Amino acid sequence: MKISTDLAATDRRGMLAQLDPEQWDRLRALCSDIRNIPPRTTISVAGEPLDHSLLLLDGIAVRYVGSGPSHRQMVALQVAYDFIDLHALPLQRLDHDVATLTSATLAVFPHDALQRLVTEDKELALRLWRMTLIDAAIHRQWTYRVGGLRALAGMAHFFCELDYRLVSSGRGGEDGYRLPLTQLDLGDIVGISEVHVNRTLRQLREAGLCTFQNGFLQIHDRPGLSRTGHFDASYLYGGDAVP
Amino acid sequence: MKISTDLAATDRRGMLAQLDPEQWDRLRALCSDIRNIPPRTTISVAGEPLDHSLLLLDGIAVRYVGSGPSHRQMVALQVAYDFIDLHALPLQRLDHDVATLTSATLAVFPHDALQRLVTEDKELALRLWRMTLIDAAIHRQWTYRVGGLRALAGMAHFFCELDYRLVSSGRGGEDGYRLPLTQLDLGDIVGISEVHVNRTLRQLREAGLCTFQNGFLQIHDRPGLSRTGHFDASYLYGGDAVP
DNA sequence: CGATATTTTGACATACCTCAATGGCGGTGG
DNA sequence: CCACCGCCATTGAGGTATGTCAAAATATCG
Repeated sequence: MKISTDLAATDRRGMLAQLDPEQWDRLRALCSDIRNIPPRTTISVAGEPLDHSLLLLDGIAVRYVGSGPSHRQMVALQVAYDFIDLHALPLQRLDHDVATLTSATLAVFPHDALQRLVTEDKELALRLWRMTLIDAAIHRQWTYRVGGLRALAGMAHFFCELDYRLVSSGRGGEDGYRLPLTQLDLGDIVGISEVHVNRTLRQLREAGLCTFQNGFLQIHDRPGLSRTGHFDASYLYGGDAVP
Repeated sequence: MKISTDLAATDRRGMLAQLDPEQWDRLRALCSDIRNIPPRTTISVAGEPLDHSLLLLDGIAVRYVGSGPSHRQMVALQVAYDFIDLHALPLQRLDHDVATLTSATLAVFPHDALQRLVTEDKELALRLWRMTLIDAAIHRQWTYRVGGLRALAGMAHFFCELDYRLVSSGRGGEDGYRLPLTQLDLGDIVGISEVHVNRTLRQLREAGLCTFQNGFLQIHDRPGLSRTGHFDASYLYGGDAVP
């Protein structure tokens, strides 16, 4: 009872805005469970076969590659209403690890049920495909950010992307958003060391662009931050569009 | 006549190995044209609506982001039997530019015909979805390579990935493969400057791992190169698997 | 053969990393 | 309430990887 109530209560924000109301109705009927996961918990590891996919309802999750000697690199960050690992449906296993950063609420969708639904409902299948492709577009932008931008621009770019996506998912605010990451986490995202994160954040602060403090990012100058990060939101395909 | 003959003649190698023979038969029937494109030619640019997708039959094509002040960053490199922009089918437009590096042969698939086929043939639709997801897995690995690895390791990683994919597509060889890129191109891929590419290539050569010369990469020590690049091919999902 | 692109090398500048120390801040147990 | 501890943020100093500029050497192509 509680399960379907919970999912019904969530309106289709963020990435789920890709779906029609009826499509969302059909999809959420398949939810088998809702789980609360503590912060800093590994959800799934690379290589293991998966029989379900997870929709993030609240909190922040990350996907990352490389736990060995080379410092781990985050390859994706998921926010509310993102499917974390929908690509495991056609692929059956993951090529990366998934973990929560904050405490998180997850909706579980068994693959056999999903499989049946996408076979019946072609239009929904296409929308789900599309959602995974927007994920891929974000991947491309991350490659650009870590490979083509310097630390300052890269950090700004990341903050801009997340601002855009969080506003769209109802977690953003006028002057910024809650972002309970450590500076080490930010380093794994931008591809720089913890110490250099600190210096970069100071630069952004002293430039009057934004302040990252106490798990909150305060944006002072959106256009300036956007410019510094060479950020252009069109790669989000309105999938995380601000209405 | 010539068109279908050409496509029939190509066996299902590389990424196309994802398809059954019958699926490939149904798909290739939709090919409306085969085009030969000269090297260094822009095929499509970000933002423009697309009514077709392209299958690369021969040559090398790249996708890249950022043409402005920040140096452009390549986000994908496509080899024979790769769909270059299949994601344009659900997304309708691209978030990046596409260009040839070498002269290339392309098979054109109109979106309206593709759309009809994936609506009828659910299994094929799933396979195509899967192909775009392997693309996404490669994107993640590129983010890892560019953000998590140093120049030497990154270059080695790239060479390993391409080795794997080219062998799978029938373009690879025992001792290496043809790779007609300039050192500037390599820089755009690995995220380093042209000059540093040169230094890095020398390091790889002097370490006895590989030699890049005259548009050919000669691999002297595959295991060593793999180790240097922290390369693990499992993210390719056998999609580009060596048989 | 000249003209142009590409590779190679050197010298220097700088972005970033690593190591190390310090300080803040929230818990936890006495 | 205080002492202590562990995690995180901050700062400094010095090292290294990489970028930039410029020139020479070499390949490529008409």
